[in-house]
Amino acid sequence: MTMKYSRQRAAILSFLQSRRDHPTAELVYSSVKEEFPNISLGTVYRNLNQLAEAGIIAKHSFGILGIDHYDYNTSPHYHFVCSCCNAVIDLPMEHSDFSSIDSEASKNFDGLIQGHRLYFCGICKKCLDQKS
Amino acid sequence: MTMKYSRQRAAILSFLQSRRDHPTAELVYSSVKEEFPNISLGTVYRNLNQLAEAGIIAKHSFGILGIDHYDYNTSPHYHFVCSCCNAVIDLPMEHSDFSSIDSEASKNFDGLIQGHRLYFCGICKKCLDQKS
DNA sequence: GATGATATCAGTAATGATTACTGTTATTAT
DNA sequence: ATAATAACAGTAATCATTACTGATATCATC
Repeated sequence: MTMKYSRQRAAILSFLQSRRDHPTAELVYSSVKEEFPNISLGTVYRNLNQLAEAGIIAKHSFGILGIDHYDYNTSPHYHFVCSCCNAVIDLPMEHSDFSSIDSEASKNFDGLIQGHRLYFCGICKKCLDQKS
Repeated sequence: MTMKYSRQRAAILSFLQSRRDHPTAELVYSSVKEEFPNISLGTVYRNLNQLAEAGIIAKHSFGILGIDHYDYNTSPHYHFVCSCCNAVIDLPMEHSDFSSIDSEASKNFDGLIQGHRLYFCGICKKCLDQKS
């Protein structure tokens, strides 16, 4: 199915592009709602999934959070999830550092390992500062 | 709150103990139902969470699967998720192989990294064999 | 520019996993 | 035996997400 332009989708993408955090559908919704007061939450979900399917954005599902997060940055990179405020933060890191993980895991496994999901947990700087 | 014995919880734990895969609450339910025909799904969830909270079992939430899986084996180990049949399989591996991951990630991050979640994706042996 | 095909929309209902509530039953300490 | 209360079965509610429906917007063709 060819993708037809829509102002709503453009606004959703533009919002995502403007953020360096990883908004949830709900957050995208409440922001785009300012420009399109009667946009539907379903429209947001549909477009986010469509954009993710097309490889324009990335959809991240972290097990510890029950909610999906969306990312304009599709280049492979790792994330950190704060167990205090639930923020999802980019973790700058040489990707090659972990490139050996898959082959390492393959050693003791007789299926086909195609990749891995990895993210880090802890307390972000913001929350650390607030505690002191 | 002190834990009071219950036959239902014992059956749930015993079932989990007998399995080397990582059953979902639904699977635990349908199995324990044979011994307790009118056990409630809510009872299964409540007990699984209770046991996990007490550290007797482990609860795993994989992002790509929307469903929680429960594991009698609480010792730290990694998992493989088959993208074909969704099976969750143990991945035997020297844990120490990846012990450096957290400190590696800390190098470029100014929050406190307490741990990580890592699992592997691909196609299990069973599904590979069926394809040929 | 008008026309027609259809992707997209807003609104709403449905889904699926999980949790919370309620009055009854089972366990356990005294 | 009794009394306190954890746990139960059953059911309703929650939460994120997806599916459905008739109306609207986009876009290629005339």
